[in-house]
Amino acid sequence: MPCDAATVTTKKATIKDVAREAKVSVASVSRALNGQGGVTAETLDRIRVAAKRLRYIPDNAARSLITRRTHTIGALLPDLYGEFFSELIRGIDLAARARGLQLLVSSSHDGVEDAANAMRAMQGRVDGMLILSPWVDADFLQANLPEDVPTVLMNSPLDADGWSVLNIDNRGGAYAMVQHLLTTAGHADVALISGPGSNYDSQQRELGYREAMATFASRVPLNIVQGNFTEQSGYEAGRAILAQSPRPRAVFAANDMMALGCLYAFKEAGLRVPQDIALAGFDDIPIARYLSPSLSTVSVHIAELGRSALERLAALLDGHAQSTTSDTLGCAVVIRETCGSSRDDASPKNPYQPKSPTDV
Amino acid sequence: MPCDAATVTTKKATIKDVAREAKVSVASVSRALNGQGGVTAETLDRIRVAAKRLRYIPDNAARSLITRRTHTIGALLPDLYGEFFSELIRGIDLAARARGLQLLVSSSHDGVEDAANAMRAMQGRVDGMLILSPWVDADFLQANLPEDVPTVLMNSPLDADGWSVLNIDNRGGAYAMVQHLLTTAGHADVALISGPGSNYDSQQRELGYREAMATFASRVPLNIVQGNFTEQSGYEAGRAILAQSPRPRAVFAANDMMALGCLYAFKEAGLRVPQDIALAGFDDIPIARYLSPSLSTVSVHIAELGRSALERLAALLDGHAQSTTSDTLGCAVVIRETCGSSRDDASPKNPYQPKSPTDV
DNA sequence: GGCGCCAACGTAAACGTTTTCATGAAACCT
DNA sequence: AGGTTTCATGAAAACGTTTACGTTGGCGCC
Repeated sequence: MPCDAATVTTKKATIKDVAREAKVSVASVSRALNGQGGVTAETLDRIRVAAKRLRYIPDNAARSLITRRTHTIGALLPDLYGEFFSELIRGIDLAARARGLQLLVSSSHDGVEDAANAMRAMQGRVDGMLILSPWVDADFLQANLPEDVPTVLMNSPLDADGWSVLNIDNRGGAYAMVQHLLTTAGHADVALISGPGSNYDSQQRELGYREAMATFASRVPLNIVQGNFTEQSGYEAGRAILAQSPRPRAVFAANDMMALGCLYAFKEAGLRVPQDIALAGFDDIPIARYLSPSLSTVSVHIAELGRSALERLAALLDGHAQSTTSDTLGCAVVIRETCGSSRDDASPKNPYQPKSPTDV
Repeated sequence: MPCDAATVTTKKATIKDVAREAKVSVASVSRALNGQGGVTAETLDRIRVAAKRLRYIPDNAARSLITRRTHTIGALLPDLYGEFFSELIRGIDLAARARGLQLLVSSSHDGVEDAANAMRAMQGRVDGMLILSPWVDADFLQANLPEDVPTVLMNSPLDADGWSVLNIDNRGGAYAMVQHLLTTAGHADVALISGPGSNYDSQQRELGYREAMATFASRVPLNIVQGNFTEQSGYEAGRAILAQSPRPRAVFAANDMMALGCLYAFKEAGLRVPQDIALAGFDDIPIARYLSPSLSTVSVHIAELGRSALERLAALLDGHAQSTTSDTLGCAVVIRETCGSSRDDASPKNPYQPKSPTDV
């Protein structure tokens, strides 16, 4: 019995090879390697060394054919950019690894048809799905979601139509920021630069603005300038606001990119921020803290969204949870310089809290 | 024969069900649905409607058990942050979709053991692998890479040890930038803020600096301050450089985050950039263009790296390519304000080129 | 009209696991 | 001692495909 590496056949070793090598049946090998007991310590040992010698690795296809489990979850994401995407994946991936699950990613498709195809392609490859997509609605899911694949939706308008959904508290975040501008920072009125009307996040943020205005500045008329989440549209909205008279005391942009454009418009006009006009955004993109003045904004814990979505899905897979609950993840108001709060510049600017421990 | 949706059984339909429904054998169903011919047009039709009626979707596990193909490729990535990660995945994903391949992602593991586990977990689940990881070296691959899984390495020091590798031209990019600082911008000497010595990118960038200095400023002594890619270390390096006398005319930071910290140090000291001292970075992170003054840097096309890595892998899978070639992707020098080129401020600042068409 | 050929189709064997069930031996209890 | 329980083990049936190989039948050709 030579024990050289040379004796290892070139073909992939199967469970039968291990069984022959260890002089037991395939059943025993399966039991031993899966640690289900029912096998003597010494035979277990013999099987272990045989498996190691042959470099045996179970075939996942065969295994999941009979088990009906793939230990893989699919993530269906839209065409996302930058920080948001990577943080989301990071949150999901970390949680998945902790549970021994693999992650099948399908991102960067735009269009309903594209999303539907991606979904079908995952059939039978995954035990469950995580979906974040602007194109999924009830009908879409009904039509394309395979019968019995547990699914949790992220940031979806579908509240409790029998789906498990996990939302970001866009409304609450916007509300809190506008409240801060009106009360703590003491600005008399706040204008909104809104996002595209078709966007769910945009709608919710506008709702938060309206509610906060109704509560804390009920006599002040609403002042909404339409944008579309791009920096360019923020710039234009900023100029439109400058043309207003009287000019609002503060501006809440529905996302940071628009706030950025707006800030340029203000600077260009020679206004001081926040002394002449205050500004706040939403998202807390990495750039926000590096602007001068640094941008007050609303921070959402994206990795946390991914993590808890996966936890929820895992719970569904284990049957520990009902598939119909709906939760919301909180946001945090981040006060920096542009919003002109009373505590402005109380502490010296400290830019040294790098977001990225590693690089490249 | 009722044709209602109600007749669709609750269990998942198999090929046998379709066969029974269409009154043919399973073999014919397989042939028909895979479009291999050997079936009449009318039977093909009958099978098609039967399959649609039963919502039949082939079981991937069973299919790949016999086919030995998963149509999935695995991506093994380190604990990456932000733009780099998302762009890389985007490039890979787009190319994969175009080829009908699925993407199994395993990111955010740090440590050799972790990476090895991730690799083993992909056994039999993927047809090939894309690997970008600081912890893989020849030994690691030898020990953990399954026998016959085609693999392409990204950004790896392993040049042509029989592996297919795709590199970023860190050296060339650094060389070009330092050359620009020395010649076009006309600075007499350039100091380097280097990255961690253990990092491959860091080493290559330093090499580029050394070569450019040797070529264009051979009489000037090298001036290298050690950093570790963090903003904090850049800040400290900046202060160290300020303490030098004579002070260098220009500084090349081995990545943008360090350039950022360095810029703060200069501003803090009351220096004007680039008039008093010039600065350049590497990576072209999104923040770079928004700084004031905006940061000159070296841009690498990350999505392109991902895309061509996958193309290469796909070629390997189809047997169209040899598995041992080694390629390098170019970088682009991006001239902005901080490097004090002669064309400085020639054109008005135009910040409206948003990177992200969509948001959230 | 018999012969062979080809296209359409069916039968059955793989693929590599897990799992149920049967079998025998050993240990335990009265 | 005899019966009963436990326990390690093996044989074999699944799981849902693809595919090599037969088996038809029809058709053209001599």
